[in-house]
Amino acid sequence: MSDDLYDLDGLAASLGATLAALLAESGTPATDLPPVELALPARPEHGDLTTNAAMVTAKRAGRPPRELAEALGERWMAGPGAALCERVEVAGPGFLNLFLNDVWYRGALASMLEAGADYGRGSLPETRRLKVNVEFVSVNPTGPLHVGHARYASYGDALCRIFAFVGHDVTREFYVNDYGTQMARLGEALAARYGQRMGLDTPVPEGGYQGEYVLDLADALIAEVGDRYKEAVVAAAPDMEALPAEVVNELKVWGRDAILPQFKATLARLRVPFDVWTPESTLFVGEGEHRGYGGEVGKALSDLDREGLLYDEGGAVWLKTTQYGDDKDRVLIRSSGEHTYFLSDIAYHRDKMDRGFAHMIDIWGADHHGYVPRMKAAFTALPPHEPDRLELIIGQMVSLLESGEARRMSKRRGDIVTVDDLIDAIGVDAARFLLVGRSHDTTLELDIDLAVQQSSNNPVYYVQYAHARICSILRNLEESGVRPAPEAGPAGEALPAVSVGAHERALLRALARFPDVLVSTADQRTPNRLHAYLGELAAEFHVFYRNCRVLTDDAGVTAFRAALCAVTRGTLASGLRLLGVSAPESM
RNA sequence: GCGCCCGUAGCUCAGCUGGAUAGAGCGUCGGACUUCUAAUCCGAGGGUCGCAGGUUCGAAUCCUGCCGGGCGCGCCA
Repeated sequence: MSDDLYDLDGLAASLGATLAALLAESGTPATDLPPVELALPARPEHGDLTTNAAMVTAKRAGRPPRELAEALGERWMAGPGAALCERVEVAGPGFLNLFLNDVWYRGALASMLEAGADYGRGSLPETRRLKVNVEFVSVNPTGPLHVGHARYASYGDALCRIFAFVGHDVTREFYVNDYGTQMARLGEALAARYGQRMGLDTPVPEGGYQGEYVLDLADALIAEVGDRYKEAVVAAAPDMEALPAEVVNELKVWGRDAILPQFKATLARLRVPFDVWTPESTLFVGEGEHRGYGGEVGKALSDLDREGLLYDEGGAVWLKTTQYGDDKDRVLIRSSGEHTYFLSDIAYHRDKMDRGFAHMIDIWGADHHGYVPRMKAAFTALPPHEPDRLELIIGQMVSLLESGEARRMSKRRGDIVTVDDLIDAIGVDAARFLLVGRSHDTTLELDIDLAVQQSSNNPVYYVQYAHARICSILRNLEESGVRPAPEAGPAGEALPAVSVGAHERALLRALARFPDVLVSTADQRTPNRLHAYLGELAAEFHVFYRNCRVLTDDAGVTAFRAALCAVTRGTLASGLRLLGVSAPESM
C-alpha cells in the first residue's frame, strides 16, 4: 500500500492506522481490521471523500458508530489530517466526511504529474502479482471470426492489458483445436467446394460447413494445387465423407493453414495480439507414451492413471470426474478409438501448469458453460490438485438484431456477421468500446444497423474528444511559450500555490480514482468498469474546460491548469490504450 | 426437469463485492460559440430497481421462493 498521503490509498491507510491505534487504546484488538475504504460522495455537502469505517467497525469496538467516527475524526485531525484537511464531519448513521484543502489537491496533482505516463502502473501490491496465463478466443480454425468472438477477444485483450499494467506477468494464449472431428468436416466441405469448382456434383455433407467462405478457400486451393485432388474427389463423389482419410487429412491441414493467418490478420486489425498459439495437434507428439498416446496427452493419461481415476467401460476410457464434483463421469477415449476434446483439454491444462503459471484463466462463451464442472474436476484431479489456480470466465452471448428482428448466427450454415464486417462498418475504436462497455456477464444485444447508424455518436468519441481537446490546448500553450507539462517534485514544491477551484477539485478527484479503478477492474475481471470510468473522467474534463480557461494572464493559474490538463491527457490515453482504443491528438 | 447467466428510465446499459435523495448515453423538449476544438456544456422530463418474503443501523446489491428471457445438460465441440 502507498504511504503517500496525496493518493487515496495513502489517505485510507493513514485513517486505518489512526483507527487501529484508537481501538487498541480501548482494548479492542486491532488485528485484521477491514481496510478503510474511501469513497467519493454523490453530494458535495458530504465532503470531498467519505468513509464508512466507523460503521464497519462499530460492532467490534462496542461503541456507537457516530461516537467512533467522531473520535476517529478528532484524532486524525490532531495528526496527519491537520495539514491536508480543512475539517471533518460526522454525518448520517456514522459516515466520516473529509473536506480536503488546497494543499492536498496540489500535492495530489504533483504526485500524478511526477508519475507521468506511469500514473496507475504497478498499482497492484507486489505480493499480489502473479505469473498468469490468459487463454481466450481459441476458435476452431474452421471459418471466419464472428462478432461473438470479437466480444471475447476485446474482453480478454483488455483484461490482459490491464493485468500487465497493474503488475501481473501476463501470457496471452490462443489454443487451436486443429485435431478433431470439426477439422475433418472442414476438410470434407473443402473437398466438396473444390469438386463443385471442378464442375462435379459434390454437395457439402449434411451438417457440414455450408458457408460461402469455403468456396473462396477452394479457389485458393485450386490456385495452389490445381487438380491434385480431382481424382480422389471424383472417386468419392457425390459423398465427400467417403474420401480416403489421407485426403481429408491433407485438406484439413491445408484449410487450417489458410484460416489461421486470417485469424491473425483479423485479430491484429482488432488490436488483439497473442504471445502463444498452441495447436492441439502438438499435444499428441513427444515423449510420454501412455495408453497409446504420446506427448502431453500421454503424460496426462499417465497422471490420471496413477491417481486411479481412469477406467474402461463399454470399450471407452472414462475419467472419474464425479470424484471432483462433476455430475457424471466423462469419456476420454471413445470406443471408436478416437480421443475426445476433453482429453486434449486436460493435456493442455497440464501443459500450462508445467510451464509454471501460478494462475490460469480460460475465457469461454456461455454456450460452453456446461463444460465447466468437468474441466474444473479434471484440473483438480491433476497434480498438484490446486483447483484455485484455474479460473473459468464465462462470457455471455452476443445476440444480433437486424432491423429489430433477432438473427441467429451459425457458422455451419455460413450465416454470420464477421469481425471484419463489424470493423468495416463502425471502425475498430467504436467496436472495441462498444464490445467492452457492457459487463461480460450480460448478453449483449447488437443491432448492426443501429450501431452503424449511431456510430458517429458512439461514446468512444466523447472520451477521445476530451483527449484531442487537451492536446489542442497543450499545443496552444506551447505556442504561447508556456511549458505544456511543468515539472514538479513529490510534494508539489514546483507547483504554484494557487487556490484550487470546485471544477479543478472535481477533476482531480476523478483522476485520483484511476489507480483504484484499475485494481478493482483487474481483480474483478471487469474492463467495463474502466470503460465507465473513462466516460466519467472525460465528463469531468469537459465541465472543467467549459468553466476554467487554461491559458490566462495569471502565470500561476496557467501553470497549475496546464499540469492538470497534462495529467488528464495522460490518464485518458492510458485508459483508452488499456481498452485497445486509440487516443487521437486531434479530431 | 436440472444447472449457469440476466431482469434497473421509452431504447441500450452502469451502479465500484451493503451506504446518504438510484445514474449515464441515445431519443424528446428548452437554452449556451466575437474567448484555448460545440464530437462540448447547462436545464427539463422520464423509475413499484421483475414480484413476494428474509437478513440489519441501512438492500438495486446478500439469502429463499416465484414469474419472465438467454444458454447449457452426448462415447459433439
